[in-house]
Amino acid sequence: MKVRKKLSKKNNMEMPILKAAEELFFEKGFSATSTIEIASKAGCNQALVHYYFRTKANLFNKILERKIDLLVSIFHYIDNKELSFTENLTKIIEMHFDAFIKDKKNSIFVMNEIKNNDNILDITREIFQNKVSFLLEKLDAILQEEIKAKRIREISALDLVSTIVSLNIFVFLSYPIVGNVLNINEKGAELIIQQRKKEIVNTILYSLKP
Amino acid sequence: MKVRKKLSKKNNMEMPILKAAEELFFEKGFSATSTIEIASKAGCNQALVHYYFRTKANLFNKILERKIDLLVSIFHYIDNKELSFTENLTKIIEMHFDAFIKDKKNSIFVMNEIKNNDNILDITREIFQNKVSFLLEKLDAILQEEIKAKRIREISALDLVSTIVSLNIFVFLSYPIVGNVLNINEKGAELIIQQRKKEIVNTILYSLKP
DNA sequence: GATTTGTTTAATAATTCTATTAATAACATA
DNA sequence: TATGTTATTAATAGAATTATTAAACAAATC
Repeated sequence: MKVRKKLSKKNNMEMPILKAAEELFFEKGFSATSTIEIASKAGCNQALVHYYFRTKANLFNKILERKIDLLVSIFHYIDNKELSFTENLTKIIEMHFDAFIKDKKNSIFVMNEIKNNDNILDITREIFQNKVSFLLEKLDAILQEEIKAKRIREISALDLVSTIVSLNIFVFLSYPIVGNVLNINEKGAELIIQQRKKEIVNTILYSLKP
Repeated sequence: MKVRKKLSKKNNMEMPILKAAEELFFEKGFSATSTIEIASKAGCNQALVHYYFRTKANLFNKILERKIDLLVSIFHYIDNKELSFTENLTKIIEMHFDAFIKDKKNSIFVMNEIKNNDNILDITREIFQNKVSFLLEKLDAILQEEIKAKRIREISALDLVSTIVSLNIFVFLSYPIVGNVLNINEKGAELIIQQRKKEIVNTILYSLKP
């Protein structure tokens, strides 16, 4: 006989579905993931996915929104007054890098479906207008100070953020390839990733020297 | 009555199908693209796609192989003896950047389906073993010379290549977002891209200073 | 304990997708 | 021009996918 999980307003299948969907979307992308797979991974009936999120696209958007939000929020550590600019920057680069480690595939996920889903551009536009523009202004002010004091070369906040995101995201974009090509084990991969993290910090700090 | 295109061994639908598939895969990824769409874009019957390539995955692999090959080949300009290392490096960065401009979406395409398609890892492994390892050795030798002469800081070929690819690829990964968010026209986008190209060259050259 | 509300499942309609097959049209060549 | 080969299409089988509905079930509330 079937064992049915306890259910209540707070202990239902909504979160398991969200989590299963997140993992599957990360691994395979939006189109390649079916709602029946999501349900099966979450441990529920396929109809339930639609009960909670109505459509697959809806579910995807919910997940995407939270992910982008998380990545953006990291950059706000830039104005910790207790540390120097270089120290803050180093921390942000490393935190951002580590966020990608945490779920190695979300970089693919985020970039993957940009062209696919009409709603994504709306979501990102909203997030950028609400949060990124504010962040860039803050960072620009800090950079201007540093530039004036001749501690770094002339550079815009957008360029600096682009560089950080570029370097970090690519590590995990290329992760499946690199791991496969170099034919290394878990430990070896971990080592390479940590070395790359150091090199990315180096690259960025060096590139800012006046 | 229907006009039927001329057909011969050299003038058949194979290339149009390949081209249509390439564009659609770039735009929407593997799973989201159907063979009927490919056929419709190429201007032929859907069965013909299968006639030439048997399966959709086959078709995808053909395209992917050629793309990766193209991107890898650019790096071989590194040992042009008529120019300095810095000049060669600048050229490579710019050529690599421009290759992404040429079809703005292939970055998404290449990264997109890595986890999806079992054959991709085999393809990439082959390319890397055949071509990339050779290239990295060549570059490493050149870098060692430069390091010894104290013209650049200590850095590995893999790190340098990773940095170049990271910075360039991300411009086009984020292209749809940035274009949308900043709400700019074609000309404005072109300007931003060219500025970013300069900044990427700057970033890399600065980051190599001893 | 009866009733209402919220959660889950089974069944299935409707659509779409890949791949196959059989038939036809165009071309090459003997 | 007859004949074989290559290219192309129409039709469709078979599988998978999204979404909907009706009913069963559990928990909360009265």
